[in-house]
Amino acid sequence: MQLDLDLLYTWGAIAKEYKKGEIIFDEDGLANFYYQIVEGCVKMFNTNDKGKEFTQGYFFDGQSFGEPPLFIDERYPSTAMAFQDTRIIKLTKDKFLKILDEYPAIQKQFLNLMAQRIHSKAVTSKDIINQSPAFRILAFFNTRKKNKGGAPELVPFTRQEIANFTGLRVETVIRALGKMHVEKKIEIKNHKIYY
Amino acid sequence: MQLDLDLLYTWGAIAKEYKKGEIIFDEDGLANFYYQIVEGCVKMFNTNDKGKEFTQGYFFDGQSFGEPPLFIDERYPSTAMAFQDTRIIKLTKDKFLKILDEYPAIQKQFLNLMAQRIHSKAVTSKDIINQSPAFRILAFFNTRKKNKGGAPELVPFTRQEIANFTGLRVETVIRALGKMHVEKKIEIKNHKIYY
DNA sequence: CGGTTCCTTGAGGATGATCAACGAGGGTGG
DNA sequence: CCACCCTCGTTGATCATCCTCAAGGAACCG
Repeated sequence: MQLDLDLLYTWGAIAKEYKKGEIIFDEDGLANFYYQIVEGCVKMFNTNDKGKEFTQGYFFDGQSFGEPPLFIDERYPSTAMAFQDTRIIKLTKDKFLKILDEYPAIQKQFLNLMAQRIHSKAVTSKDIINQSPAFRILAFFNTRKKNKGGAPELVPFTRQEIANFTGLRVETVIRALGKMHVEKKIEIKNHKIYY
Repeated sequence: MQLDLDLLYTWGAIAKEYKKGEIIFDEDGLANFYYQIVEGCVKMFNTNDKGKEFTQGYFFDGQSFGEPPLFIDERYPSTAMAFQDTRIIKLTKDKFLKILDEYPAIQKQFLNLMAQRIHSKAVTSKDIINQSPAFRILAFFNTRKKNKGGAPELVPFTRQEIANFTGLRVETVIRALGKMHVEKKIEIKNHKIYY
């Protein structure tokens, strides 16, 4: 899902650069803007009392994120952070909602987007809860591989990030990856993971 | 979210009774209908290879369920089962989508509903993953208590159901509940839980 | 009263978390 | 080019927690 940049600018949107690691919005913060990535990558995550992180998802070029609270008057359930240097275009909540009212076709696209998100969250939950480390890791790899069954591709995540997404610890991920390599479920060359 | 019954019947919807335990649709099945509960309760869940169940959610009187796949041409990520004897009204996918096209106000309501669902799934994930049994259980209780902070209410779920929702085992739930009782986080009278 | 479902307890085991070191690689500045 | 730093990866030992298995007990209902 991606709104036309000209349209956004016409409605008064502004672009902003976020450095890698910079926070875009905070868990429990009020939702005042629609955000769309022009270029870069954003991570949404939670942190528990013991400081352990859980990654809710990643968003890339052209994708919007953090929309649900705009529709339902809730606070953000997670924190959003620039995962790399990222250029984001933002529009105020009320103008965004006006665009939706004005263009039913766009509203429909967002409906589809929300449906897509629910679907993938349901799949992610079921893949993480009640499952072995290897299963969780493979599920994670699968969600971000387009051409399933194709040649193994480099997995562009650190072991720590894999851990954060799967709810495991780094060491557990490393040991699981080792076993998966032996079982030929993945490739590891020079510390790099291919799947 | 709930569509007007007259409207549904006008468009050719039909009502159907499901006995407790009856399957309404299966994980990986095609999505051909819009479902709305007239009276009763429906549980959505997954089962892993070892037969362990994970409850994705419960739906009650007046609520619709299983909509996302209708919008995005995906299969059901979970199974839906009547949790009690339940009367459900169903409408074919194409007619449902036509209603949305015809009534932008309804489309908007569904957009809000989907946003609500994403929000609660995000909250549920963060509450379950990386947390202690007691924390998970309390989070579960909180999601289904309207008047937070009010007098303790009877929790209408068996320990097995609590386990299924929190990704724990029955025995773990029982032991955690015992400890929570001692710590006065919950009430237990005659095996019944109050929170 | 008998059957069914749900709850409870204990013992033992498996698994992932934790803690503590250390190794490898890549980039930077002297 | 080398020394340094910083991030990321790795390993082993130990621990805590939750799961598993097995056996009964309690509550409820026809």
